[in-house]
Amino acid sequence: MQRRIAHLDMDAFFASVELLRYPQLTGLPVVVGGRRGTLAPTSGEDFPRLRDYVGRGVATTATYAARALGVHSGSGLMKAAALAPDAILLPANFDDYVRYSRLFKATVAEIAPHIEDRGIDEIYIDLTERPGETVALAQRIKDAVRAATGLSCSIGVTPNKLLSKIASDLQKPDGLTVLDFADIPTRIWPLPARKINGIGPRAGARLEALGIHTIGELAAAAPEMLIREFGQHYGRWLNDAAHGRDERPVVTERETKSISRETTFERDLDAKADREELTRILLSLCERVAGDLERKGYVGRTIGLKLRYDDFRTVTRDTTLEQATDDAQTILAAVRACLRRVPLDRRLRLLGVRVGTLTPPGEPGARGPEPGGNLRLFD
DNA sequence: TCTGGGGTCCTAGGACCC
DNA sequence: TCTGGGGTCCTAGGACCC
Repeated sequence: MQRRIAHLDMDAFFASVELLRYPQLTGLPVVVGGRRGTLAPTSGEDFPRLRDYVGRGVATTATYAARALGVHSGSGLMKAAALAPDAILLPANFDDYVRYSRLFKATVAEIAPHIEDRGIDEIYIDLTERPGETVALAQRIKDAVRAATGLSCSIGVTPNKLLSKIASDLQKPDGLTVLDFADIPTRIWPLPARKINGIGPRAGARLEALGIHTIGELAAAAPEMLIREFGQHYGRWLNDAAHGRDERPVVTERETKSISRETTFERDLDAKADREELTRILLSLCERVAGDLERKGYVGRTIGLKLRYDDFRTVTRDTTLEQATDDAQTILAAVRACLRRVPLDRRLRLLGVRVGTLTPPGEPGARGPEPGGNLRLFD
């Protein structure tokens, strides 16, 4: 039985939600991002511009007009301002995005409930068991999402997740792309290898260095060579991916593995001179992680510290406790122990606290979620 | 004008046990 | 006493994704 898997991706999600609030910005270059200090517009016409931004923030999302100027999600804002000084900069409103995320997922679930969550703005949908014509069904989903949220999305439908993820990106925004295995040579092989989900900056650069630029060139590469260069596991996967082979199922339920909080400072801090400030930050991170654990009903045994130096090198230390906890002071004590094992001879730009080896809510050792806490995907 | 914050998975070495 | 192999847990780092 041939599978039919859809990948649905909301178009420029955060920016599109902001445009619902400020429809007068439609069509303009708009960037969502920045950090504390990124000001919300004071009125309906006076919007902050990218050129006025100072700080370490990055773009979380950019409208298509902003992307046309070279600003993409992940772009440093100071750098982006050089490309698009007049672009409008809006602060992120995460609560809104979570609301719209729940809304579009619940809307899709009413039509096709076999859904895998892939973050705030993406899902896979298994349509294999769905009677009826695939294109009509996908169009119905797009229409329903627009009716419920006012937002557009792009959908790819193919025999597997790997191909659908690529397909949903082919006709953005507001696209609907249906492919079969027979379309791979014409539609997939001409694309850059980096379009494959799982080939990142690192592997992409190594492939370039080997003279492999497109997915087709990757498909034509000898599997033995890929295994030699990238190892047994990843080499074999590269070969399979380039030929569009992917048997991964759509996973509807998944257990959280870790919960963390981290923060990049406004300016780099010195372990000695800024000791008090660093202590305050560390305590606050522990309290926020503890709050997240409590709200979700988890307790965890592995406590981790993350630290980034001014030269961007990152180190981590962790320690595993006898007894799982969600207590801020217990977490702080463990993080302090980790801190003693790390050299503090450079200025710091980031601290992070992580709790792993979680005991799920409902199991012995874990408390139930707080009343009012949101555990479920759709509620 | 460098590079946010929340995650997952993989690798690899050492400890420890059978 | 020596050798070897397998399994699990712990820790550190890194690639990748949204």
